[in-house]
Amino acid sequence: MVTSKQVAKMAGVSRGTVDRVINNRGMVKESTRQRIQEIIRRLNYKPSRAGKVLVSHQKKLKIGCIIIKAQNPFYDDLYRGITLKVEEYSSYGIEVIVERVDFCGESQLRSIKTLLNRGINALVIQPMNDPAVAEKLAALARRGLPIVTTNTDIEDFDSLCYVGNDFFTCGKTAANLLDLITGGKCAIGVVTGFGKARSHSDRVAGFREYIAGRPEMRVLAVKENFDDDTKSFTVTRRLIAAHPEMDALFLVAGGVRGAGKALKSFPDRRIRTICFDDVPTTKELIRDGTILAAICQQPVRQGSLSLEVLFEYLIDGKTPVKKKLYTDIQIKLKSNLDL
Amino acid sequence: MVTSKQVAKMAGVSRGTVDRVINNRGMVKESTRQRIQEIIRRLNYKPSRAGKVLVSHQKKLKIGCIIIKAQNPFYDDLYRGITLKVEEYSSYGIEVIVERVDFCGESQLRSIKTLLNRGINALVIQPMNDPAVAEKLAALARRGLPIVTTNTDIEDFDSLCYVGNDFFTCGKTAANLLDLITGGKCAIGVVTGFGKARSHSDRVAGFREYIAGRPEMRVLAVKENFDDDTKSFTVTRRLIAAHPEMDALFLVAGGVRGAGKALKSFPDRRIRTICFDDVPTTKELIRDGTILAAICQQPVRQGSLSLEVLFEYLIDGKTPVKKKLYTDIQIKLKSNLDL
DNA sequence: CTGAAAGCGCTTACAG
DNA sequence: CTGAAAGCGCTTACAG
Repeated sequence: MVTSKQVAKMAGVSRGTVDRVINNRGMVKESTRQRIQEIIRRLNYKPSRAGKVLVSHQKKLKIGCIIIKAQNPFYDDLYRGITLKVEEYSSYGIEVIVERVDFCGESQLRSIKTLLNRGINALVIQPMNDPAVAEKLAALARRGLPIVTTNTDIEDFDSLCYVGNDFFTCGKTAANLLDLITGGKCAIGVVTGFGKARSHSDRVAGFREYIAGRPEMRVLAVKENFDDDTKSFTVTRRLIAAHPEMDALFLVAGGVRGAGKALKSFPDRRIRTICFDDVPTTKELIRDGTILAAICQQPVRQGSLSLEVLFEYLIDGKTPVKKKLYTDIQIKLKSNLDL
Repeated sequence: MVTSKQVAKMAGVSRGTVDRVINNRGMVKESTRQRIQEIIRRLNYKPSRAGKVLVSHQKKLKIGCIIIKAQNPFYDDLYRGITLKVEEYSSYGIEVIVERVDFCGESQLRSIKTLLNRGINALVIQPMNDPAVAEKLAALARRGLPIVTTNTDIEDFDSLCYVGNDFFTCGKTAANLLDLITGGKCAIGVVTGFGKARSHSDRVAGFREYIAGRPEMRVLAVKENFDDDTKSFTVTRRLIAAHPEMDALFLVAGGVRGAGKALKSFPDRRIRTICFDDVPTTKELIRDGTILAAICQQPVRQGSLSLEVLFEYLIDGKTPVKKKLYTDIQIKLKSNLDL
């Protein structure tokens, strides 16, 4: 392996000077800079990650994470993805501080303040769709804090990148799957979470775009359940009762358990149902055949990947290859549910 | 962060002695060993990865990889997963040497010899199902060389672990998907690669197990195409012609392109087809509707994960949590094909 | 059985 | 504009 020592020796300078050139710190005479550059190129010298990491110990780097804590166990998977990396990074001398917050903008603002007080050098956040939060993040980004949005995006500030699903494509995939299952012919009830939550509405939009090309797939109605199982039960029951011709159900967001209960209360109807995210209660409904498939977004991977991006940035100064790092859209059936 | 220096100071010994205790090198008086252990426990001391990695530079660690090179571009994905890690590991001072070999046991034996001569400290291999290879690997494992089998397994020697799919479950998932697509009613033609290749026969077995519970799903015939597109075309054509009632096709292994061509030569038949692995030619067939879905095994991830396992082992001495690290079974439709 | 020193590859002050 | 030294946390000889 080529080291900076060798480069220095070949160039007849000290390692300090090589370091200045590599990291563009300036303070090097142009001619020696060029000479060193040329040697680096010729030897294909790449600084050792291990050396850098070790030095970074002196900076006591800290990464803050703000993850929603709510009824939905989906968030626990995201959290788990983060904790999976905590130990690894601690062995690299990087502290990861995780704050789990309620589903509200103020909690997030409070957590941001707490983390800043603890001196974080980077932030992972699953941001609420709240102007105050967006504004705060924008201000921090301007101050140079690297921020990764995870699972849900806020577009109006300059984050390092977004790690999560492409919700529009998720919706298309749901429609594609339903197309295959129903032979392209079905009357669909749609139960979404919040009509104005971007992630939910994008899924519905993607779904609609796909079926626009399928004349025999039609949407009977779109109802909101506010991600709540009790409401979901009522809404879904009413939807099924109101449309005797309904033979497919698309569950866009949370409240799957409630919808499942509603489905079971119509044992004589054959309603082919698909939903999102394989939380435990959903898995149960897939196992017992109430739901045929769940479309999943790798929440664990989202958590881990968000930290990986910041690690690269803090240690190597590398910016992610894309502004949107989309995780896979996975289709889970009874047979590939437990892996 | 707690360091070995602090532990040493608290115990009133040198870092050398702490090191001996941590790594169970012996040569420490029992009483001081216990004292140090206790302090480690109390402080929850975990050795820094960065420090270890830096020291490992002195050993000039090398990992050898043997990956099949063949007509099938699937193998290129596996290769890519490995090359993705090559640069990262080189920045940690670990050299990764990749040998791409023909589809035959002798080539593999030759590559093993080459890699041993270069002094590898660990091996990733996509092993041929060949007794001579199995024997050689067993001998190396006994000599203490950590070996990871990837993509295909050989069970009769003690590898560190296997990284790849669970082929039986893959087959079940294929049947599950076909069940959904056909409403549980279909006459299926099966075209496999090699009847005696374990990965292929396991998929067929899993498929059969699933449909055993589905009286209206029946297998008309199982034919081999030897992973060859030309043969695949002929075999599939003959299969379709011979069974006018056949309305579903399960492609178990390679030769998908040939089978696709055969399907297109019967434009009046509606044969719902699923297959494995989203190689470029298969993607084309999914886009044009000839094939409805591909079941995929994350080949890129298999390559990367194999190296990760060995990295952990070489640096931290950690053995993988399981003997079989199964990658996800992903179902790809037209809509989630490109991500 | 134990310790002191050197070194892995890098960056960070500091001195000039 | 440049260099020499110290240090990040660990392990490896070597000396005793």
